[in-house]
Amino acid sequence: MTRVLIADDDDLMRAGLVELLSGEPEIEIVGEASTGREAVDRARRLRPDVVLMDVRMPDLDGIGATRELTRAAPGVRVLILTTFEQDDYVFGSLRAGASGFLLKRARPEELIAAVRTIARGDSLLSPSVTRLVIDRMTQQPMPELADQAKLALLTRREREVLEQVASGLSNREIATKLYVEESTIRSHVKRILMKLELRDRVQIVIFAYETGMNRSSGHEGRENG
Amino acid sequence: MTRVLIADDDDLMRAGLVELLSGEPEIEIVGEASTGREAVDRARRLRPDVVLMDVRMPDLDGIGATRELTRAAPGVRVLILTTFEQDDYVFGSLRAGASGFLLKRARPEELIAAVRTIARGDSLLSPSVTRLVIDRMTQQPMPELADQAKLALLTRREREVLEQVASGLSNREIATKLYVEESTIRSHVKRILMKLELRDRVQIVIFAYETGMNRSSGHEGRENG
DNA sequence: AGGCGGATCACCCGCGCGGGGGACGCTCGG
DNA sequence: CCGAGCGTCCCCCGCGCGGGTGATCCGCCT
Repeated sequence: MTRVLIADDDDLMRAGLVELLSGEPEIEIVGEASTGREAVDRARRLRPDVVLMDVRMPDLDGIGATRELTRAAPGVRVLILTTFEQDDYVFGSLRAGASGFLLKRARPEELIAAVRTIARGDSLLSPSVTRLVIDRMTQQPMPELADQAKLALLTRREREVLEQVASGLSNREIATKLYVEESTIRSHVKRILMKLELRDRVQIVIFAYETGMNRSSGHEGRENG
Repeated sequence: MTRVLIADDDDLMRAGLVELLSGEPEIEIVGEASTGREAVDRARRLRPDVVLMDVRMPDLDGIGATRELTRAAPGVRVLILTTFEQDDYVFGSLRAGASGFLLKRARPEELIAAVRTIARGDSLLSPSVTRLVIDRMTQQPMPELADQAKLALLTRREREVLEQVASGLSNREIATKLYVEESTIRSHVKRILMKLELRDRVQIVIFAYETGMNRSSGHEGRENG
């Protein structure tokens, strides 16, 4: 049995949602709220599985309510249900702890499926919203274009050495790891510094992180004594 | 009319998908591929609206194929269709330019709806995958807890010096910047190395990035003659 | 009063590192 | 065939860095 709380300041909308969901056998409407403050209070007492939350509400908006709710009553999952796919709403909601973001223009069966999905512990976004989220996530700070270009100047071997330097290894350690002499690594490092116009291996590490080639790759390299 | 290309190395799976989708009136299967390389080539020539792409394929995997495809044939949208919700797959796919990520355990009508969604220009993720993406986006990679703890061992001044080291400056440069003697900075650096159990300033830089304190802050420090 | 941690400075020592060369063999493409 | 680029290796030199140790001053807590 999935226990649902409905929070929307529009009486008609609320009635519609109740109508729609109470038709489902394993869904039970345990309460309603017409402001964000009410939603928080009732959710805290009623402990529903899912809260259907409108964004625009008097007193406290849906995002603020979601923020308070996820802190005060963990385990209660929030599905934001709104008319607009404003960026601020979407990311604000998700950051506030919402499990889903659905547009009101969704078809009835989609809404019902959404409630089930949320109750199950999964997350859900309207397709057009999914697009926003993916874009946002994908386009994290692009490495300096100039840096990318410089990277292309390096040979394959030099890039390999660069990675090792960036992981914190000394020339000797890199030599051992790559089965060559230390003097060879020194040569490579020199050429890397030349080509990238850097001063020392410290700046190589920074370069590696800024260009993204060192971001949560299989790091390690620290933590060996 | 939505033109679809199917790329999967499993003949049975491919046949099943063709069977399923060709039943839809506004969907047309324009081609098939059994390797990533094939998928890229055919997509380039056939210019389908949507490519159903398996992740595990010989020759070139689905992610690599997606990467090439989105560069070579923009406008062609890729829906990754796979059995596993491996993190690497999901984020790799999306970063490679995929518009959607659906698990093969999805129901037939979900798959059909997915193709329509992608063709429309929206994006789509399986619910369990949506959860991963939202989590990732909301709380960017948490720094190692142990590292956070160690950071607390440092005094205010030491943290200040740590930042400067992490920005690539030499001891002398930091001394100048902070209006103290180089020997003072050396002392601070020594204590930092001790407390954080690191070997040299290179590892300090790595530490700074891994704990997040150096992430696209007002860095600089490289790029001075 | 004493003690303690933080911040500042000092010295010595040894080593790793980066700058400056040069050398050899290999594999390309012209 | 020969040069260019690459990868491998060698030398010397000077300096920055990190380890070890100790000193001074200040503020804060007891």
